[in-house]
Amino acid sequence: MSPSHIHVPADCGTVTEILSRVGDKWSVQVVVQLGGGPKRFNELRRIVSGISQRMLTLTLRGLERDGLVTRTVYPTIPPRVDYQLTGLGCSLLRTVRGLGDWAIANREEILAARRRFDAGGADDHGTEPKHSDAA
Amino acid sequence: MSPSHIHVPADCGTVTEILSRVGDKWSVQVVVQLGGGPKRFNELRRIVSGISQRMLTLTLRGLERDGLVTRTVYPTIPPRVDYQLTGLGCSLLRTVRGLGDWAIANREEILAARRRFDAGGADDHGTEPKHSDAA
DNA sequence: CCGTATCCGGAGGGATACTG
DNA sequence: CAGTATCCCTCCGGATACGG
Repeated sequence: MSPSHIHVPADCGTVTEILSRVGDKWSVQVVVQLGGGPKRFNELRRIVSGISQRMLTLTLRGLERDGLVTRTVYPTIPPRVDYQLTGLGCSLLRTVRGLGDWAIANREEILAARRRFDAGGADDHGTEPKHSDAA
Repeated sequence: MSPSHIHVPADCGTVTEILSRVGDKWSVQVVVQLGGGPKRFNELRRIVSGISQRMLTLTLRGLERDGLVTRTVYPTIPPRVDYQLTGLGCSLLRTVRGLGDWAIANREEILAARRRFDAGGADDHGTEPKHSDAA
């Protein structure tokens, strides 16, 4: 047998689906920003900023749908809409922070590995110019 | 539950990039499977299975590049190649498990929220059939 | 058995213009 | 200010075929 009796979830479908919510380009960033307190639409737009209006809307709708954020409309003029993390959203934020911490803690190592690989580390499998030389 | 002094990473670039490694459709599944011990190419292919040969190759290359797995070639006939988690890979696996646990623990709540939303929860913002009378 | 190269459809996501 | 609709283009990722 192998290392341990790790049972390998098997409930992959669900996990994968949740992961794709987290994995998409914007959801996490929005959630993180919302972790700093409720925000208005254009406020988020400015902070996250690489994001387009369209994508912010879609992202927020998705998060709202999954019960991760709430959307509060103040029918004033001009209209004002606040987005805020739910309890569920906060707990996701905490979990995601774990991943973020890992990323920060290991980014140097990863970048180094990447550089190593992009150089010549691939010569195990003939991907590199087989001009071994040195002679 | 106001997070108060959370500093909001700002180093978003790195985090986002790592997240996209984790967020893509196959990386995590492969890492998880590799958590059960070293595996051969076609062995992975069978276990992960929704995956195509192309995607498995690309996924493994990516993981190898980031120093998360090692690739060991036995120049026998027929050729044999083993993939195995590195220390870095193992630590990622642990972190990802956290996310997986979260997903499993909260999937019911998420699915419920989703159903609620898909029903009529969206009437806050006129997305639903606006046949109602004066507001 | 392991991997690469090519073809190709479809989802993701940006830019822009318009509405309430 | 907040949101929707359209266009359009890129890249993901599956199927297939071929090479070591």
